[in-house]
Amino acid sequence: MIKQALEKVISEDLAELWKLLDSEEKRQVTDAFVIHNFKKNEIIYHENEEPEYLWCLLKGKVKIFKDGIGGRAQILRLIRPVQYFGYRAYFANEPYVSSASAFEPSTLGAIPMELVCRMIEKNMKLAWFFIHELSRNLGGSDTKIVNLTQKHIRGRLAEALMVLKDNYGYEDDGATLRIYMSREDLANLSNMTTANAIRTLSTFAEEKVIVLDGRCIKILNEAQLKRISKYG
Amino acid sequence: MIKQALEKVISEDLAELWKLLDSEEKRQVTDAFVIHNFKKNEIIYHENEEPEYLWCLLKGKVKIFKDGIGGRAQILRLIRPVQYFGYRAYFANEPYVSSASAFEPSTLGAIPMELVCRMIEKNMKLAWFFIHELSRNLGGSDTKIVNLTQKHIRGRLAEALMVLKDNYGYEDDGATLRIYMSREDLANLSNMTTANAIRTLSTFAEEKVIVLDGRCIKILNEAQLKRISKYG
DNA sequence: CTAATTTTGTGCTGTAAAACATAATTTTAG
DNA sequence: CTAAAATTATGTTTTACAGCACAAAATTAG
Repeated sequence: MIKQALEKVISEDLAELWKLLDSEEKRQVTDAFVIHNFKKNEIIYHENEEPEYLWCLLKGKVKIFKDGIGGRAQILRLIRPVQYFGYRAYFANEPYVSSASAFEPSTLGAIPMELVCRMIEKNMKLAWFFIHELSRNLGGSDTKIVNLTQKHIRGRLAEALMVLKDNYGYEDDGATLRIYMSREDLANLSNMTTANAIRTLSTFAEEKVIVLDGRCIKILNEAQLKRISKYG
Repeated sequence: MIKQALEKVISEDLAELWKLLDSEEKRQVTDAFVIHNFKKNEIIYHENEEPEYLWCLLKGKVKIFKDGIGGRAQILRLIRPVQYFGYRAYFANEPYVSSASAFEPSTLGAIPMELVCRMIEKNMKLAWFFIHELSRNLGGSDTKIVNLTQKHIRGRLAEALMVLKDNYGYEDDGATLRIYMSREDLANLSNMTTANAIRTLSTFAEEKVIVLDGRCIKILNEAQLKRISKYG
């Protein structure tokens, strides 16, 4: 993808951040922007590395995750186009505490954080953008702590399915989740073993709450799923 | 406590934020600042309420927590003087997702968030202060998600004891934790039932890793506690 | 100071979810 | 196209931890 095409993609999209910039700032970003293509499951950055770029997802799907005990990972956040990530550690002046990888073949842009910071200094709107994003993410993480530690398996899985719907939406049929992830990823999103994710998913299918077809998950009864997420 | 005294307290302390302000800004804050005293266990703000103030802890200890399922709370963060809290929800433009209460009799200042935002607009350093704080907290919450979901009881409790040490430090003996919290609070910090917190604490005492005397907890072997926290 | 209430401490029991095992199916690689 | 590897599926066993019960001790209230 060449830069002209990129400019088109960004400006056509609802790239929130982009709209906050004046033409000189846009030029600076366009000059510094480097496009990267990642294959399925390819690592974008890894825990403990030093952060350097603001990553911008243009196409594809990305997961932010943290490796835990005994090779069990926890998915912390899901990214869709056009969203930004990878900046927290730089702002905190820490190495990354989590890793990022592509769920599917994805196109990303990398902007040096050093440039981002210089632009923040000059553009208060940009500062507000990050304050707002960080605040929302922090609220999300705090809520996740309680959901993942206190809900039972059924509740956690139902919640995970609703998170997938909120992030990636439905296909044109208005029911099939627009993401095809492995059972292992689904387990890592809802803090359980792969076997339990598979088992519980089967139970939901038996209960006619969802329909399974390979990696396709069709939500039959969203209200019931929300109920399970809340009480079950 | 009257305003003159307050100004003295703040300026003498290492109040990070205060140092970022010019004299006109300091005057504005001093004028808007309202002192509140809270009794032990008194609620400062409650989940679902609309945020309004930046809270500044001048004296005492405060916990940020979230009520979960079946009356089981999770402590998310601990506050010590002079730290700021209560701003996240306002920045995110959401109601509070967590509550705050005083561990012990505490003195706090409330500054209208509306003023804080106006000051951020004029003072980039203030914006950076919040970007930095939010970023650090988000990293902490993400790490906590994995610790609380994947570590076993012993690991979680050992971790909680180290968190207490990092936040409130030791008494002059260099070993006794400078906070006296109920077993229930300790359980709510480490995601377990009160009975299990008591039991596991007794085991640590048997193993000579700590010494218990009522609510006093003396750390005998910090290295061992760190090892338990890491490997469980 | 005494009674009432809350907190702490321990044992016993039940169960949710992990661990393990083993096919069946699907995907990937040569 | 076929073999190897990975993923999905399901049954069985084990265990970490919650739930419950009940003293003992400490704190609070009248």
